[in-house]
Amino acid sequence: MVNRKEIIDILKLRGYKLTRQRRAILDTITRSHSHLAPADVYEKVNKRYPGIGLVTIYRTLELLTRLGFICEAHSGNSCRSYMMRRSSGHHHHLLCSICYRVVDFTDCDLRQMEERLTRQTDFEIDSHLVEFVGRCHDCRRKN
Amino acid sequence: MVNRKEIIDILKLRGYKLTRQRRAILDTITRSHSHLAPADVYEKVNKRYPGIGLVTIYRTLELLTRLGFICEAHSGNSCRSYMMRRSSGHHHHLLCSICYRVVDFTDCDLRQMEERLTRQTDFEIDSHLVEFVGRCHDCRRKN
DNA sequence: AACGTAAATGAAAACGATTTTCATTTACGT
DNA sequence: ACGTAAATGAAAATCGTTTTCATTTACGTT
Repeated sequence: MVNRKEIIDILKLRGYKLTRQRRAILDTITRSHSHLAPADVYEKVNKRYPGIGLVTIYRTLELLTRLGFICEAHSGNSCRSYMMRRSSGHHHHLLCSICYRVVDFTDCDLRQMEERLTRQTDFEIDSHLVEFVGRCHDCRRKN
Repeated sequence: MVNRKEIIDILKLRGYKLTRQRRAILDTITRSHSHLAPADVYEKVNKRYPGIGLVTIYRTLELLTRLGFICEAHSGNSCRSYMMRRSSGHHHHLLCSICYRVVDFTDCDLRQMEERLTRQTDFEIDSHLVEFVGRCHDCRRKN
Protein backbone atom coordinates (compact mmCIF):
# COMPACT_ATOMS: atom_id res chain seq x y z
CA MET A 1 0.00 0.00 0.00
CA VAL A 2 1.08 3.52 -0.82
CA ASN A 3 1.19 5.58 2.37
CA ARG A 4 0.28 9.19 2.92
CA LYS A 5 3.91 10.34 2.79
CA GLU A 6 4.51 8.71 -0.58
CA ILE A 7 1.32 10.13 -2.02
CA ILE A 8 2.36 13.61 -0.97
CA ASP A 9 5.76 13.15 -2.59
CA ILE A 10 4.17 12.00 -5.83
CA LEU A 11 1.74 14.91 -5.84
CA LYS A 12 4.66 17.34 -5.43
CA LEU A 13 6.65 15.57 -8.10
CA ARG A 14 3.85 15.89 -10.59
CA GLY A 15 3.41 19.56 -9.84
CA TYR A 16 0.21 19.42 -7.82
CA LYS A 17 0.05 21.86 -4.95
CA LEU A 18 -0.15 20.59 -1.43
CA THR A 19 -3.13 22.43 -0.05
CA ARG A 20 -4.73 22.26 3.36
CA GLN A 21 -7.77 20.73 1.68
CA ARG A 22 -5.89 17.98 -0.12
CA ARG A 23 -4.02 17.09 3.07
CA ALA A 24 -7.29 16.93 4.96
CA ILE A 25 -8.99 14.72 2.40
CA LEU A 26 -6.01 12.41 2.12
CA ASP A 27 -5.80 12.21 5.88
CA THR A 28 -9.44 11.30 6.17
CA ILE A 29 -9.47 8.66 3.47
CA THR A 30 -6.23 7.11 4.66
CA ARG A 31 -7.56 6.94 8.18
CA SER A 32 -10.85 5.31 7.17
CA HIS A 33 -11.15 1.65 6.32
CA SER A 34 -14.58 2.05 4.74
CA HIS A 35 -15.78 2.88 1.30
CA LEU A 36 -17.11 6.41 1.32
CA ALA A 37 -19.47 8.24 -0.99
CA PRO A 38 -18.44 11.84 -1.78
CA ALA A 39 -20.95 13.12 0.78
CA ASP A 40 -19.45 10.83 3.43
CA VAL A 41 -15.99 12.16 2.72
CA TYR A 42 -17.33 15.68 2.95
CA GLU A 43 -18.87 15.02 6.34
CA LYS A 44 -15.85 13.22 7.76
CA VAL A 45 -13.39 15.80 6.45
CA ASN A 46 -15.36 18.67 7.88
CA LYS A 47 -15.46 17.17 11.34
CA ARG A 48 -11.69 17.43 11.63
CA TYR A 49 -10.97 20.26 9.25
CA PRO A 50 -14.03 22.54 9.02
CA GLY A 51 -14.73 24.78 6.07
CA ILE A 52 -13.82 22.56 3.15
CA GLY A 53 -16.29 22.73 0.28
CA LEU A 54 -18.05 19.79 -1.31
CA VAL A 55 -16.79 20.89 -4.71
CA THR A 56 -13.24 20.46 -3.54
CA ILE A 57 -14.09 16.98 -2.31
CA TYR A 58 -15.31 16.06 -5.77
CA ARG A 59 -12.29 17.55 -7.45
CA THR A 60 -9.85 15.88 -5.11
CA LEU A 61 -11.56 12.50 -5.39
CA GLU A 62 -11.32 12.83 -9.15
CA LEU A 63 -7.62 13.66 -8.90
CA LEU A 64 -6.81 10.83 -6.50
CA THR A 65 -8.69 8.38 -8.69
CA ARG A 66 -6.90 9.58 -11.80
CA LEU A 67 -3.54 9.13 -10.07
CA GLY A 68 -4.62 5.70 -8.89
CA PHE A 69 -4.45 6.30 -5.15
CA ILE A 70 -8.07 5.53 -4.49
CA CYS A 71 -10.56 3.28 -6.23
CA GLU A 72 -14.29 2.89 -6.57
CA ALA A 73 -16.78 0.43 -5.17
CA HIS A 74 -20.00 -0.32 -7.00
CA SER A 75 -22.00 -2.43 -4.58
CA GLY A 76 -23.23 -1.27 -1.23
CA ASN A 77 -23.32 2.30 0.02
CA SER A 78 -23.65 4.15 -3.24
CA CYS A 79 -22.86 3.29 -6.78
CA ARG A 80 -19.94 5.61 -6.56
CA SER A 81 -17.99 5.42 -3.37
CA TYR A 82 -14.28 5.57 -2.85
CA MET A 83 -11.62 4.01 -0.67
CA MET A 84 -7.85 3.91 -0.42
CA ARG A 85 -6.19 1.60 -2.83
CA ARG A 86 -4.38 -0.61 -0.37
CA SER A 87 -2.90 -3.18 -2.69
CA SER A 88 -1.21 -1.55 -5.62
CA GLY A 89 -1.71 -4.25 -8.21
CA HIS A 90 -4.68 -6.15 -9.50
CA HIS A 91 -7.10 -6.75 -6.65
CA HIS A 92 -10.73 -6.90 -5.57
CA HIS A 93 -12.92 -5.93 -2.65
CA LEU A 94 -14.95 -7.59 0.02
CA LEU A 95 -17.41 -5.11 1.50
CA CYS A 96 -19.25 -5.17 4.79
CA SER A 97 -22.80 -4.03 4.17
CA ILE A 98 -23.20 -2.80 7.72
CA CYS A 99 -20.07 -0.84 8.63
CA TYR A 100 -18.80 -0.30 5.06
CA ARG A 101 -15.47 -1.84 6.00
CA VAL A 102 -13.39 -2.99 3.02
CA VAL A 103 -11.06 -5.95 2.79
CA ASP A 104 -8.88 -6.33 -0.27
CA PHE A 105 -7.90 -9.61 -1.78
CA THR A 106 -5.51 -10.18 -4.62
CA ASP A 107 -5.55 -13.87 -5.39
CA CYS A 108 -8.46 -14.48 -7.69
CA ASP A 109 -8.89 -17.43 -9.98
CA LEU A 110 -10.49 -15.30 -12.64
CA ARG A 111 -7.69 -15.64 -15.16
CA GLN A 112 -8.93 -19.14 -15.91
CA MET A 113 -12.50 -17.96 -16.12
CA GLU A 114 -11.42 -15.14 -18.40
CA GLU A 115 -9.62 -17.55 -20.69
CA ARG A 116 -12.59 -19.85 -20.80
CA LEU A 117 -14.95 -16.99 -21.61
CA THR A 118 -12.64 -15.70 -24.31
CA ARG A 119 -12.61 -19.12 -25.89
CA GLN A 120 -16.37 -19.60 -25.61
CA THR A 121 -17.56 -16.15 -26.66
CA ASP A 122 -14.71 -14.71 -28.72
CA PHE A 123 -14.68 -11.55 -26.64
CA GLU A 124 -11.36 -9.88 -26.00
CA ILE A 125 -11.67 -9.19 -22.30
CA ASP A 126 -10.21 -5.93 -21.05
CA SER A 127 -11.24 -5.80 -17.43
CA HIS A 128 -13.41 -7.31 -14.80
CA LEU A 129 -15.35 -6.12 -11.81
CA VAL A 130 -15.59 -8.38 -8.79
CA GLU A 131 -17.00 -7.50 -5.41
CA PHE A 132 -18.22 -9.62 -2.57
CA VAL A 133 -20.71 -8.22 -0.12
CA GLY A 134 -21.25 -9.65 3.33
CA ARG A 135 -21.24 -8.94 7.03
CA CYS A 136 -17.99 -8.85 8.93
CA HIS A 137 -17.30 -10.68 12.17
CA ASP A 138 -17.79 -7.63 14.40
CA CYS A 139 -21.07 -6.55 12.84
CA ARG A 140 -22.48 -10.07 13.03
CA ARG A 141 -21.68 -10.26 16.72
CA LYS A 142 -23.39 -6.94 17.45
CA ASN A 143 -26.67 -8.15 15.95
CA MET B 1 -35.13 -17.41 -20.43
CA VAL B 2 -38.60 -16.03 -19.74
CA ASN B 3 -40.20 -14.87 -22.98
CA ARG B 4 -42.47 -11.93 -23.63
CA LYS B 5 -45.63 -14.08 -23.55
CA GLU B 6 -44.79 -15.54 -20.14
CA ILE B 7 -43.99 -12.14 -18.70
CA ILE B 8 -47.34 -10.81 -19.86
CA ASP B 9 -49.12 -13.76 -18.26
CA ILE B 10 -47.32 -13.20 -14.97
CA LEU B 11 -48.11 -9.49 -15.02
CA LYS B 12 -51.81 -10.29 -15.51
CA LEU B 13 -51.73 -12.94 -12.84
CA ARG B 14 -50.32 -10.52 -10.31
CA GLY B 15 -52.91 -7.92 -11.13
CA TYR B 16 -50.78 -5.50 -13.12
CA LYS B 17 -52.53 -3.87 -16.06
CA LEU B 18 -51.31 -4.51 -19.55
CA THR B 19 -50.87 -1.04 -20.92
CA ARG B 20 -49.65 0.11 -24.32
CA GLN B 21 -46.62 1.54 -22.54
CA ARG B 22 -45.66 -1.63 -20.72
CA ARG B 23 -46.03 -3.67 -23.89
CA ALA B 24 -43.84 -1.19 -25.73
CA ILE B 25 -41.12 -1.21 -23.11
CA LEU B 26 -41.15 -4.99 -22.81
CA ASP B 27 -41.01 -5.30 -26.56
CA THR B 28 -38.03 -3.00 -26.78
CA ILE B 29 -36.02 -4.59 -24.01
CA THR B 30 -36.77 -8.11 -25.20
CA ARG B 31 -35.71 -7.20 -28.69
CA SER B 32 -32.43 -5.61 -27.59
CA HIS B 33 -29.40 -7.64 -26.64
CA SER B 34 -27.65 -4.68 -25.04
CA HIS B 35 -27.64 -3.20 -21.60
CA LEU B 36 -29.59 0.03 -21.69
CA ALA B 37 -29.63 3.01 -19.38
CA PRO B 38 -33.10 4.44 -18.69
CA ALA B 39 -32.47 7.19 -21.23
CA ASP B 40 -31.52 4.59 -23.86
CA VAL B 41 -34.74 2.69 -23.23
CA TYR B 42 -36.67 5.93 -23.53
CA GLU B 43 -35.10 6.73 -26.87
CA LYS B 44 -35.52 3.23 -28.30
CA VAL B 45 -39.10 2.90 -27.10
CA ASN B 46 -40.09 6.23 -28.57
CA LYS B 47 -38.74 5.36 -31.98
CA ARG B 48 -41.27 2.55 -32.35
CA TYR B 49 -44.02 3.76 -30.03
CA PRO B 50 -43.93 7.57 -29.83
CA GLY B 51 -45.35 9.49 -26.93
CA ILE B 52 -44.24 7.42 -23.96
CA GLY B 53 -42.92 9.48 -21.08
CA LEU B 54 -39.58 9.06 -19.36
CA VAL B 55 -41.32 8.74 -16.01
CA THR B 56 -43.15 5.67 -17.24
CA ILE B 57 -39.86 4.20 -18.35
CA TYR B 58 -38.46 4.60 -14.85
CA ARG B 59 -41.55 3.14 -13.26
CA THR B 60 -41.67 0.19 -15.60
CA LEU B 61 -37.97 -0.56 -15.21
CA GLU B 62 -38.50 -0.53 -11.48
CA LEU B 63 -41.42 -2.94 -11.80
CA LEU B 64 -39.63 -5.33 -14.13
CA THR B 65 -36.61 -5.36 -11.85
CA ARG B 66 -38.77 -6.02 -8.81
CA LEU B 67 -40.42 -8.94 -10.58
CA GLY B 68 -37.01 -10.22 -11.65
CA PHE B 69 -37.48 -9.99 -15.41
CA ILE B 70 -34.62 -7.62 -15.99
CA CYS B 71 -31.36 -7.04 -14.17
CA GLU B 72 -28.76 -4.35 -13.77
CA ALA B 73 -25.25 -3.88 -15.07
CA HIS B 74 -22.72 -1.74 -13.23
CA SER B 75 -19.78 -1.44 -15.57
CA GLY B 76 -19.84 0.20 -18.94
CA ASN B 77 -22.61 2.39 -20.28
CA SER B 78 -23.93 3.79 -17.03
CA CYS B 79 -23.82 2.67 -13.44
CA ARG B 80 -27.44 1.75 -13.76
CA SER B 81 -28.37 0.10 -16.98
CA TYR B 82 -30.77 -2.72 -17.54
CA MET B 83 -31.14 -5.77 -19.73
CA MET B 84 -33.38 -8.80 -20.02
CA ARG B 85 -32.65 -11.53 -17.56
CA ARG B 86 -31.94 -14.36 -19.96
CA SER B 87 -30.85 -17.05 -17.56
CA SER B 88 -33.19 -17.37 -14.65
CA GLY B 89 -30.79 -18.59 -11.98
CA HIS B 90 -27.51 -17.35 -10.61
CA HIS B 91 -25.48 -15.86 -13.44
CA HIS B 92 -23.15 -13.10 -14.51
CA HIS B 93 -22.53 -10.82 -17.44
CA LEU B 94 -19.92 -10.27 -20.08
CA LEU B 95 -20.36 -6.82 -21.61
CA CYS B 96 -19.11 -5.45 -24.90
CA SER B 97 -17.85 -1.93 -24.29
CA ILE B 98 -18.51 -0.91 -27.89
CA CYS B 99 -21.97 -2.20 -28.83
CA TYR B 100 -23.20 -2.85 -25.27
CA ARG B 101 -24.04 -6.43 -26.17
CA VAL B 102 -24.45 -8.73 -23.19
CA VAL B 103 -23.53 -12.38 -22.88
CA ASP B 104 -24.64 -14.30 -19.82
CA PHE B 105 -22.63 -17.04 -18.22
CA THR B 106 -23.70 -19.23 -15.38
CA ASP B 107 -20.78 -21.42 -14.49
CA CYS B 108 -18.54 -19.46 -12.18
CA ASP B 109 -15.96 -20.89 -9.82
CA LEU B 110 -16.68 -18.29 -7.19
CA ARG B 111 -18.11 -20.68 -4.62
CA GLN B 112 -14.58 -21.81 -3.84
CA MET B 113 -13.35 -18.25 -3.70
CA GLU B 114 -16.23 -17.35 -1.44
CA GLU B 115 -15.44 -20.18 0.93
CA ARG B 116 -11.80 -19.23 1.04
CA LEU B 117 -12.63 -15.59 1.75
CA THR B 118 -15.07 -16.58 4.47
CA ARG B 119 -12.37 -18.66 6.11
CA GLN B 120 -9.71 -15.98 5.77
CA THR B 121 -11.72 -12.91 6.74
CA ASP B 122 -14.60 -14.24 8.83
CA PHE B 123 -17.12 -12.39 6.70
CA GLU B 124 -20.48 -14.02 6.08
CA ILE B 125 -20.81 -13.44 2.36
CA ASP B 126 -24.30 -12.61 1.09
CA SER B 127 -23.78 -11.80 -2.57
CA HIS B 128 -21.24 -11.07 -5.21
CA LEU B 129 -21.00 -8.86 -8.24
CA VAL B 130 -19.04 -10.10 -11.22
CA GLU B 131 -18.84 -8.52 -14.63
CA PHE B 132 -16.37 -8.88 -17.44
CA VAL B 133 -15.92 -6.08 -19.92
CA GLY B 134 -14.38 -6.56 -23.33
CA ARG B 135 -14.89 -6.19 -27.05
CA CYS B 136 -16.92 -8.75 -28.94
CA HIS B 137 -15.83 -10.46 -32.15
CA ASP B 138 -17.91 -8.23 -34.45
CA CYS B 139 -16.78 -4.96 -32.92
CA ARG B 140 -13.12 -6.01 -33.05
CA ARG B 141 -13.41 -6.79 -36.74
CA LYS B 142 -14.99 -3.44 -37.52
CA ASN B 143 -12.05 -1.53 -36.01
C1' DA C 1 -71.55 -2.86 -24.86
C1' DA C 2 -71.58 0.76 -21.29
C1' DC C 3 -70.13 1.59 -16.44
C1' DG C 4 -67.29 2.14 -12.35
C1' DT C 5 -63.02 1.93 -10.14
C1' DA C 6 -58.48 1.40 -9.02
C1' DA C 7 -54.26 1.52 -11.33
C1' DA C 8 -51.29 3.70 -14.65
C1' DT C 9 -49.78 7.63 -17.11
C1' DG C 10 -47.84 12.32 -18.29
C1' DA C 11 -46.49 16.98 -17.27
C1' DA C 12 -44.55 19.76 -14.12
C1' DA C 13 -42.28 20.47 -10.07
C1' DA C 14 -39.15 18.87 -6.65
C1' DC C 15 -35.11 16.79 -5.47
C1' DG C 16 -30.34 15.22 -4.97
C1' DA C 17 -25.95 14.51 -6.89
C1' DT C 18 -22.47 16.31 -9.79
C1' DT C 19 -20.32 19.85 -12.83
C1' DT C 20 -19.37 24.43 -14.49
C1' DT C 21 -18.35 29.24 -13.97
C1' DC C 22 -15.88 32.85 -12.15
C1' DA C 23 -14.00 35.82 -8.74
C1' DT C 24 -10.90 35.23 -4.81
C1' DT C 25 -7.31 32.92 -2.33
C1' DT C 26 -3.17 30.21 -1.80
C1' DA C 27 1.17 27.36 -2.54
C1' DC C 28 5.40 27.63 -4.11
C1' DG C 29 9.32 28.96 -7.20
C1' DT C 30 11.97 33.16 -7.77
C1' DA D 1 8.42 39.48 0.18
C1' DC D 2 6.66 39.00 -4.73
C1' DG D 3 4.39 37.14 -8.82
C1' DT D 4 1.93 33.64 -11.00
C1' DA D 5 -0.45 29.72 -12.06
C1' DA D 6 -3.12 26.52 -9.71
C1' DA D 7 -6.66 25.57 -6.34
C1' DT D 8 -10.66 26.84 -3.85
C1' DG D 9 -15.52 28.27 -2.62
C1' DA D 10 -20.03 30.04 -3.62
C1' DA D 11 -23.51 30.19 -6.75
C1' DA D 12 -25.57 28.75 -10.75
C1' DA D 13 -26.22 25.27 -14.17
C1' DT D 14 -26.95 20.69 -15.36
C1' DC D 15 -28.24 15.92 -15.22
C1' DG D 16 -30.61 11.94 -13.59
C1' DT D 17 -34.30 10.43 -10.78
C1' DT D 18 -38.49 10.84 -7.88
C1' DT D 19 -42.76 12.94 -6.31
C1' DT D 20 -47.15 15.11 -6.94
C1' DC D 21 -51.45 15.42 -8.85
C1' DA D 22 -54.86 15.78 -12.34
C1' DT D 23 -56.23 13.01 -16.29
C1' DT D 24 -56.60 8.73 -18.76
C1' DT D 25 -57.00 3.79 -19.28
C1' DA D 26 -57.49 -1.36 -18.53
C1' DC D 27 -60.36 -4.49 -17.01
C1' DG D 28 -63.87 -6.73 -13.95
C1' DT D 29 -68.78 -6.11 -13.34
C1' DT D 30 -73.19 -5.18 -14.70
